[in-house]
Amino acid sequence: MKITGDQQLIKKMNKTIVLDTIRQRQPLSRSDISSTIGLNKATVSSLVLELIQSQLVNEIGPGASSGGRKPTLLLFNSNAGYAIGVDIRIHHVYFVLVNLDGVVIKDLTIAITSIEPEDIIPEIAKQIKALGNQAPPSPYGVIGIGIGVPGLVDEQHHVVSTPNLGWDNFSLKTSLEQYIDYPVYIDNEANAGAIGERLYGAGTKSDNLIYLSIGVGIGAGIIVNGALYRGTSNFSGEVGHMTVTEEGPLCRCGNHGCWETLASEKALLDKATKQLGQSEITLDELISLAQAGDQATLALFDEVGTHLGVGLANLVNVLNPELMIIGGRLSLAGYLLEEPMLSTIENRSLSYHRKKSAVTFAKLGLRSTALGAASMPITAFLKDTDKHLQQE
Amino acid sequence: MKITGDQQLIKKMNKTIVLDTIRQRQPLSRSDISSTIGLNKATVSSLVLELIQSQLVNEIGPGASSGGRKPTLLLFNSNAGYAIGVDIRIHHVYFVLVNLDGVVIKDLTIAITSIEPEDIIPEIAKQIKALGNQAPPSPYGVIGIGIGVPGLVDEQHHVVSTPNLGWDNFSLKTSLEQYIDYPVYIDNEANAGAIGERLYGAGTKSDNLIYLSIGVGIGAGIIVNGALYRGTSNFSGEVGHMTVTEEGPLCRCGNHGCWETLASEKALLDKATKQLGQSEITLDELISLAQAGDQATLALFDEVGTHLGVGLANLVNVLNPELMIIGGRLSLAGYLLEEPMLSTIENRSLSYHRKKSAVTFAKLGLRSTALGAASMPITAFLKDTDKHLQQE
DNA sequence: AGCTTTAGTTCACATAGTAAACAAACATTA
DNA sequence: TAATGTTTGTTTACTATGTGAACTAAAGCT
Repeated sequence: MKITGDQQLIKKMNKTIVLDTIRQRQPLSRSDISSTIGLNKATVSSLVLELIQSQLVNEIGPGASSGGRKPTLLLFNSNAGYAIGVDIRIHHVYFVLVNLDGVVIKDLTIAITSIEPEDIIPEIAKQIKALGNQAPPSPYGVIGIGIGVPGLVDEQHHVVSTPNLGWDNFSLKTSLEQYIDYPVYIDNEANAGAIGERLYGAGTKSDNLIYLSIGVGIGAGIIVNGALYRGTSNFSGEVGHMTVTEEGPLCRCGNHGCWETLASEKALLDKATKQLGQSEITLDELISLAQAGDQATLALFDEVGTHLGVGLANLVNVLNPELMIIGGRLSLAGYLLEEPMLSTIENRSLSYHRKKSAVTFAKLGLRSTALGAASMPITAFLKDTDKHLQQE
Repeated sequence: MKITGDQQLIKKMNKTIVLDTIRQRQPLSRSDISSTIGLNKATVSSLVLELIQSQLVNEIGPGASSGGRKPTLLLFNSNAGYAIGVDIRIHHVYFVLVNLDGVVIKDLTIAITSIEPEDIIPEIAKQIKALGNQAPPSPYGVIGIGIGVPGLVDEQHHVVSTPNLGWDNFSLKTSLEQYIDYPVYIDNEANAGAIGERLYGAGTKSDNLIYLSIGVGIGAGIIVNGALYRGTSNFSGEVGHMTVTEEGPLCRCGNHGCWETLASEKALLDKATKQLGQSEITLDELISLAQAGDQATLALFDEVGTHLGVGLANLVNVLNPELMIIGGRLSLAGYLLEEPMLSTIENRSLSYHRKKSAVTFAKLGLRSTALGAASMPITAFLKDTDKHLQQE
C-alpha cells in the first residue's frame, strides 16, 4: 500500500494545477500563472515546458505589454485529443464526439430496435468506431469512451440493474471492450448528467449541486465539494423513490407515495391520458395544448410542478446545495413548471436554506448526460499529467 | 493564494500518516509502519524521532521477536494534551474533559436557569476553566474547546439560529473567547454527534454515515468520504423538515407533514399526552408503561417507529449511506422502535440499497455530541504535526 | 560458535521547489 | 533618441526531503 507522498507526487500535483489554471484562465502568461497559484516562476517555466512538449499547451505569441516585456501567452490545446460520450436512453442511443474542452465535434442518434445485449452492443461499438474515425488528426487521438446508463452502476462499472432495459448484473464494460480498444468508463445517467452540467453547463460555478434527471423516473447526481458523491457501492441518488406522501399512489418499486409517481414525465403523461380519456399522449403534444391555453392542461402542469417542489424542498432541507439543476425530458416543459415549483420550495424549505439554494434548468438540454459521460475519460486523461509527456 | 505543494507539504502529510498509523495500530514498530504505509524505513525513523521529540509518541520497550532483532514498540501518547467538549442542550449543558484518544477523564452537567447569553456564557466559561484545571499535567495542556449547539451554525462558527434557545445571529465563539484563552470550535449538535460516533462510537468503520439526533426535532450529521458534508454555508442536515406526508400535520416551521412532526421524541410525547388525556408525560414514564406491557403505549411506539422508518428509507434511497446511527433522546427507546422501523425501511427502500445500508443506535448514548465537539480541537491539533515539534 | 533473520541507522544520491541574479524586451519620458 | 524603469522569463546555486544500499545491532536457531 503506497499512500504516502514524495517529490514526484508534488510535481504531478503542481503540474495538474498549472494545467488547470491554463484551462480556466487562458490565454495567460507564465508570469500570470506564477502570481495566480503562488508557485515560483522558475518552477512554472519548467512545468509549462513539459506541458508544451506533451502538446497539451501551446504558445500563441506575445500579448499586450503592461509596461515591460511582452508576455508569451499560453493556450490549452483542446484538440490534443478527443473523447466519445454515449447516452443510452430507453428508445434511443445518443453519441457525441467532443474535444478536450467538451466542444461537440459531431453527434448522432440511433434508435434501439432490440434491447438484447447481443444486438445492441455490437451496434454501439460500430457507431463508436465510426465516430472515432471522424476525429481530426491529433497527438493523442480518441482517449476514451464514457457511457451513461439509465440504471444502477456499481464501482466496478458493472451494470447492476436497469428497470427499463432489463439489463441486470451485466458487464457492459467488458462486453464493449471486446469490440473496441478505447478505455471505457461507465456510470449512471444522472451522475453523468451532473458532471456534464458541472463542467460545461449550468453548474460551472457550484461545488455543491444536485442534478435531477426527470423522465420515466427521477434520478439525481449529487456533487459534493466538486466531486460526485457515490454512496456505498455507487448507488446514491435514487431520489425518485423518496416518500413524499406516505399513503400516496403505488410505485413500480412496491412502495407508496414515491416522488416519481407524482412529479416525473411519466406521472404527468399518465395523469393526462386519464384526464383526456386518450390512450396515449406525448409530452410535446401536452406542451402544445398548454401553449394554446388549455386550462385543464395548465392545471396539470401546475399540479406536477407543485409536487416537484415538494421533493426539491426536501433536498434543500437535507443537503442544502448551492444549486439544483433540472434535466431530463421533463425539463423541456420547464417554464410551465417553474412557478408552482418555486413557490412550493419557498413554502416547504427552511428560510435560511432557501436563501442560498438556487434552482435552474439544464443548460445543456438533453446533452448533459452524453457530455458528462465524455468528460470521464477526459478528466482521467488530464489528471495523469505525468504519463503523457515523453513525446519526442 | 498558495494552493500548490512543496517538500514541506509532503513531509507534513507523511508525518500525519505515520502518526495516524500509530494511533490506529498501536503498539507497533518503525519497521511495521514502513511496511504498512510503504514509506522507506529511513524516512519513518526520522519522522518517528520528531514525533517522539514533540512527545506525541512514546517508545515502550522491546516487543516479541519474530526471528530476529526485537522491535522497539511505539505508542501514541494520548495524554500529551486534553480537550473539553460542551453539549448545549435545551435545559442542561453537558461538559466532558477528554484526552487525545477521546477517553473521558471527567464530566459534569449543569442546569440552564436562564437562556440569556449574558447569564449563560459566563457560567459556561467558569465550568470550562474549572474543568481545564482538573486536567492532569501534560506537555500541551488543554488544547481547545469544542461546542455543539442545537441550531444552525455557519462556517465562521456563528450561531445563526436556535429555535429552542432564541439565540439568533449570535457569535458564541467571540463571546466565550472574552472569558477563556483556549481556541474555540463550534458546530451544530448533530454534526458534532456524527463526528463523535464516527471517531469513538458506532461508526469507526464507516466512511459514509448519517447520524440522526432525535429529540424535540430531528437533525442529521452527514459524513461523506470520512468528512462532514456541510452544504452551502454549513446548513445541511435539517432532515426533520423533510416532507413525508404532503397533507400531514402542521409543523412549527410552517410546513405540513414534516418528518419530525411524526417521528421525534416530541411527536411521541404529544401523541401520548393526547391519548392519555394527561397534561404532560416524560419519555421515561412512557418507556416504563411500555415495559409493563401497556398495549396503547406499545402501539404508540410502533406508530412512531414506522414513521421513523419512512424518513430513514428516504435517506437510504437518496444517499445510500453505509450506516445510519440514531442518537438523541429518542434512542433511549431504541429497542421499542427497532422492529417497525426496520420493517418500514425494508418496504420503502430499493432492494439494492437496503442490502448495504445498516441502521444502529448511538454507541456513545447521549455523549455523542460532547465527544464529537471535543474531537474538533483534537483533530485540528493532530493535523498540524509541524507546528508542535520544536520542543527542546 | 556460526548462520540467518529482523530492526533500525547512516550515508551518498536524486528530485524538485526556491530565491536571487540576470538577460531580454518592452514603455515612458526627457 | 537615449536613458530609465518595468515586466517577463531563464539560469544558477542552494535547500529540503525521500530513497536505496550498505551497515550495525540484536535476536533466534541449529
